[in-house]
Amino acid sequence: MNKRYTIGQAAEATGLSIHTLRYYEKEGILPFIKRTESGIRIFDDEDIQRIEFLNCLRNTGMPIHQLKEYVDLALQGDKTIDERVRMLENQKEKVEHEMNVLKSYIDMINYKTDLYSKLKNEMTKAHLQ
Amino acid sequence: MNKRYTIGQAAEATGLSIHTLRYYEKEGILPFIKRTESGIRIFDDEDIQRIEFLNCLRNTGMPIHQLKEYVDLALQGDKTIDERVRMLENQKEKVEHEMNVLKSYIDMINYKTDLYSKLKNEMTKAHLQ
DNA sequence: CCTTGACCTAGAGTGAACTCTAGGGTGTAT
DNA sequence: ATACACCCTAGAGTTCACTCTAGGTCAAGG
Repeated sequence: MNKRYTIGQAAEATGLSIHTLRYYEKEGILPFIKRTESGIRIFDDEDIQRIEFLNCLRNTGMPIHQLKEYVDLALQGDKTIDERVRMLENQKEKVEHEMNVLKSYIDMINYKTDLYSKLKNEMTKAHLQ
Repeated sequence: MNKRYTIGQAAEATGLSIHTLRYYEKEGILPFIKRTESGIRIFDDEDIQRIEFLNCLRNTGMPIHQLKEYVDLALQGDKTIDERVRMLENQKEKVEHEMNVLKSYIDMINYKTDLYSKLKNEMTKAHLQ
């Protein structure tokens, strides 16, 4: 039961817009999409999964041209697995680094809100005197 | 010893470009910058710190218009502290949420690299047989 | 004085990633 | 057979956040 989807249903399933799916295909990062004889795109469950993974990479900040690089490697078959793994590990490191940076920003924001609440406290005291 | 800085030195100190500093001022998020009589910008240590904090917010994904909103509140004085704290708490939640999402993406990438290494393993076995 | 490097403004240009439009085809239900 | 929702393409438009350019001003050293 490998379901078929139109582009509208694929958009629904992946959370991307129809426009974005067509754009991604045009950019070459969805080379696996089939068509009917009349030219209408057909997606199956595997396609949806692949799009979801690409979207995951995209959401970690990987730019389109690099997604294309990854997909192009995949199209060349198993001999490129090492290189694909390298890309993924590299992206993972970037995300981990980004998370550490975000953590430090949270600390800065906390520091600031602490300052504010102390300031409020002072103001209240001053008011009561 | 509250040092003075030209825009070039301020750029150096904050890691932003001269262009970006001027752009931020034009957008109204650096209303505290003074000028010499002849119109040249002067930054002091406090300015540098404020810019660094704004840049921290910016790097967490807060858009320019919202930074402006925050700065506009600050210009109105202490009576807006609650609202500013609300903005900061809100941004903090967004960052925390983003970190969780990134964490889940790391899990997805790990899952994929595991698949790849299993696949490699199978291939090696097959080759040895 | 004059050169030189850093500063100024207004406004144009850039790059990334969509997002939309116009004009036209498809397919299914009445 | 016609209405209607959904599909297609090519290409234009949008948004965001810078980034740069042209044409000029300023200030310190020689």
